Order: sequence, then C-alpha cells, then structure tokens
Amino acid sequence: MTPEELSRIVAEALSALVDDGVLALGGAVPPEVRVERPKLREHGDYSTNVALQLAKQVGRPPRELAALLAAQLAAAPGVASVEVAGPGFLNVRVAAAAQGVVAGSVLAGGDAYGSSDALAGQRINLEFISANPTGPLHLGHTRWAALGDAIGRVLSAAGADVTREFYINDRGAQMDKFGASLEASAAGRPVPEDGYHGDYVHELARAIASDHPEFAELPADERVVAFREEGYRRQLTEQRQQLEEFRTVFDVWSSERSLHDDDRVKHGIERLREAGHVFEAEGALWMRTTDFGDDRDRVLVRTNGEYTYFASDSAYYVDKRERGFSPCIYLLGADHHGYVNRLRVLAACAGDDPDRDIEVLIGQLVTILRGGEELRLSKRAGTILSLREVVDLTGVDALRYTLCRYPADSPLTVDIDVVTRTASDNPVYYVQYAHARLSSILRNAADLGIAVGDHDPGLLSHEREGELLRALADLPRVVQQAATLREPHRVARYLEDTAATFHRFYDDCRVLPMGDEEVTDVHRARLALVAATRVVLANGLRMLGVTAPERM
RNA sequence: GCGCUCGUAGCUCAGUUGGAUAGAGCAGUGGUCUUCUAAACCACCGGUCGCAGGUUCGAAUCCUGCCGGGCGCACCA
Repeated sequence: MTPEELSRIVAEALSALVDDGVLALGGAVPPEVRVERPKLREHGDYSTNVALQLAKQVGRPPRELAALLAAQLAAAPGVASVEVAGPGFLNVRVAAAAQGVVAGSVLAGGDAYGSSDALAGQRINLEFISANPTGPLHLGHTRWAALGDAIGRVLSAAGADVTREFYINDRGAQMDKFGASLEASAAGRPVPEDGYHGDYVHELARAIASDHPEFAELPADERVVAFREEGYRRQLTEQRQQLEEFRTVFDVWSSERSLHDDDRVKHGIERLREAGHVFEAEGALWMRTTDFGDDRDRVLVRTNGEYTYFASDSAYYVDKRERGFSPCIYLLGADHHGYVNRLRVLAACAGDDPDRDIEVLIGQLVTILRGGEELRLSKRAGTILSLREVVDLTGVDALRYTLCRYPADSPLTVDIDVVTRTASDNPVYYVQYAHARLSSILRNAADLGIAVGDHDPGLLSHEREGELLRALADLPRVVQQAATLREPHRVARYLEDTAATFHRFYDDCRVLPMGDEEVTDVHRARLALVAATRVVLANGLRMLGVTAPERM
C-alpha cells in the first residue's frame, strides 16, 4: 500500500457515499485526496484531513463526515483500522502484508523507482550559471551548479524533457575590460581601475604572453582583442572543466555573440515588433514594457545603434520559445532579482503567458565561513574563492549535498570547517553511511548464500519495519514534489529522514542469522527490505548528483 | 523614495502550501557494542515562530501595518 493507493481508496470511498445518496457533494469529488504520514505514532500509519476540507461543501460537521468515511474505508482491502480523531481527521492503519509489498515493488522498479511520468510532455528549458567568461566560477555560481543540476535531474525523473543551458555572456563592455586588464598586466602596466584585479588575471596574462609572444608585436587595439579572445577561450575551457569535475553538465552552451552573428537578435526583435510592443522614440528602439506593469519602458537599441543587453536577452528568450520550450526556467543570483519582473514582462510583450512560459528562481546569497571568519567574494576586487578551490577543500559530494540541502531562496551560510569534517554533523556522511551499511549487509548475505528474492511481505510486521516501508513508499511523491516546486532540498531532507529510519530499524531488527542460526523467512523478508532501502537511498542520492558509496 | 526578499531553539536550518502537542542536526548532559559498519541508536535540556492587528472550526503558513537584516532600482553588463 502506497500513499497514492490509499489516497485513491479514500477518493473511492467518497464517491461510493455520493453514489449511494448518503452525501450530496456540491461540486465534483476532488481528484486528489491528500494523505500524510503523521508525525505522531498515535495518529496511525497515514492520516487525511479530507473530512475537514469537505465538511462545508457537504453541509455536515467534519466529524460526522469522517465517521461515514471511516465506516466505508474500514472495509477496503489492506486497511487494518480507521479511526476518527480530533476535529475530524481520519487515522488509518495499514495491514502488515499490504505494507510489506512495498519492498517488492521498490526492487522491481530498481534504478527507476522514484521516477514517474508526472511531468511527461513538458519541454523545459533550464538555464543556470551563465557566467561571464572572464574568470573562474565563484561560490554563487557553485550554488546554482549544484542546485540547478539537481533540479534538472529531479525534473527528468518526474518525466519532463529537460534541456540544461548555459548562456555565455561573451559580448560587451565586461569582455573589453577583461581584455584590457590582461593586456595591461602582460605589459607590466597596472590594470585599469574598472578592470579585473584578481591574481588569476596576472597568471592568465603571463601564460598567454609566454604562449603567444607574437601578441606583443600587434598594434595596441589588436593586442587587447588578441588577449581578450585568448583569455575568453581559456576561461571558458576552465569553467567547463570545473563544472564537469563538479558533475554538472549542460546540453547546450549558447553564446551571446552567436545570437548576434547569425541575426537571431534581429529576428527576435522583429518577432517582438510583430507582437506589437516595440516602438521608436528619441532615436532609440524601445519595448513598451509599461504595457504590462513595468515602471519604465526598456531600450533595445541605443541611440548609437548598439543593442542593449536586454535586447540579447529578449532575443534569446524568443529563441528558446521557438525551440519549443515551456516553461523557460531561469536560475539567477540574488543580485539579479530586479531582473525577475523584467523577464516576466518580456514574456508578456512576446505574447506569452508569464505564469506559464517563464519562471525565474532566485538563489540567495551564499556566505562562506572559514575559521569563523566570513569571506566576501568579488571577482573584481580579486578576492575569489573559486568553485575548484572550494571543491578541493570539501570534496564534490559534501559540497553538492550541502548546497542542495537548502531551498534556493533562503540565504545560506556554508562553514568550510563543518563541511570538511567527516563527522556526523555533516548530513551527507550520515546518508552515505546508511548506504554503506546497507551494502555491507547485502555483501554479508551474499557470503552466506542468502539471495534477495521471494519473500513473505506479511512478515514485515515489526514497528520499525513498518516505518521503514512507509518511508520507502514516499520517494515517488517526494520526487514529484521536488520537481513541481523546483525544490530538490526535499529529496535531501527525505534521504536524511529515511536514513534515520533505517538506522533505527537496524538497531532493533537483526537482518542476518547469527552464528549457526538457520535462515528463516523473516531473514529473507528483512533482507528484501534492506535491498529495497539501498535502492531508495541510491536513487535519491543520484538525483542530487551525490555518490552512494558501498564502503566507508 | 520605490520595489523584491528574509526574520522559527545557543548555532545551522526544515516545516508535506491552512491542520492535531512547531520539528531535525549540531552544541550541552546522561546512557547503549563478545556476532550484520558505534560515521550508529536512546533519553534529557532547549521556543513569545521579529512585533501588533485581521481573516476562520484552525495561522509559523494568507491579508494589513510597523521593526530589523540582505538586495535591486541605467540608452551598465
């Protein structure tokens, strides 16, 4: 019995009451009845508040409606008992055998257990990081590297067709400043005040100068361009490599320049013009974003004929839509939150529905603590802690897990000293340890010649076994919820909860025979439960891009 | 000034979208290993959910107003 099955049973009970004329439901029967796993043991294996929610609609006191449902439910197969509690909650206990089959279905699902087709048919574009290729990726990018990647994995698991995209901001003044900074450093001159000042700039300049002595012969303006282009190439390669090592991969690397070079910017603006919100004034080309509540109209082409950054963004959005994506999800840093509304308004100007076709998530600031001291990170000031440096300190698993553990919209403090500790105050080790323990039991079982296979689900009747089975049964809906809400941290929290449930089971229930003890059906049933738990932890960790070690 | 966002235990944070007595981890105190990984488990300690109103059977969650932190408001990128 999974929560989904129970939810369906409750809905059927409700329909039966309506069909029998016992209840008059004003509207339709709600398609989904929410079933919860209660915190308190006294509240049963599962509970639901349908009676409370429908009482008004039905015109009966909640407890009375609950009692009617309880009578109906008690007869359903797999339901051991039902009671009405509090203001009108229904607390359900599930028969051990009905609960025990969950282990078998997890094993049958294997790697696919937890996946679903909840978002099937959706073509989602997921754009994240999109850094300037002017330096290493820093911690803010790192948060989205972990979280964005996990969102992608969770969306895929929920059945969506996801394209992960990195937009390369390789055009405009920042690039020129980057080139000028490199050139100046190579020539031994001070870097311009508004340029890039990190140590990496000097190292990069030195490396380029020594690999390309011919650059020194170029005229000044060409020399700056040469340094800019070579620096760009190297930084982009560097970023890709860092991300790959961090297990974050993109399907599409889209460059801002290419949007201009193959006239997609022109095309995009043309499309926006057709949509009717583009106009000329004061020698510039504008988009009338105020039509949709923006506080001022936005310039697309400046008086001097240059496209604005907003023009590229608009064209890029149009391009994504023409490639068939909806929604287009943008994962942005907190310093871009002023941009959220502008993107939504842009979608509206393109004739789209901002609530359906575009979605912007903001990642709040990451503060990093080291030795109790806060490090402020700024590329331009040169105090950088790059993705690679942090990974070197923490390892990929610990960092990915830590960053995936919190919702993006809450500010996050990462204490390097805590994340690097391989101790129990680091949740990733807690979950991984559970997986290693499970693997160990399975190894020992194999040594004893006990195979995971047929077993009697009814034997999984211990309190701890029930808890664990209910936890395992939850994975699919946790994944769906994480996908729908774009909140992979729910998977992490679920894994911690499930690992804890397993550890408690392990403490109370001996899985393998001791000494010369004979192998019983209880051993076999528990072994199946252990194998199923391992699958669930491994699948969940995979969705966060974290490894599931067999030994620790 | 306008706008966005956050405020929950000593610390770091959850809170199933309005449900039952607000939960974890860490820190603190005290227990549990002769056999499957003690990187574990159990118990105790810890709260005016920033403040004040409102909405209703019911609010940490929704609405309003304050207080406090962070951030953004370009023909910059």
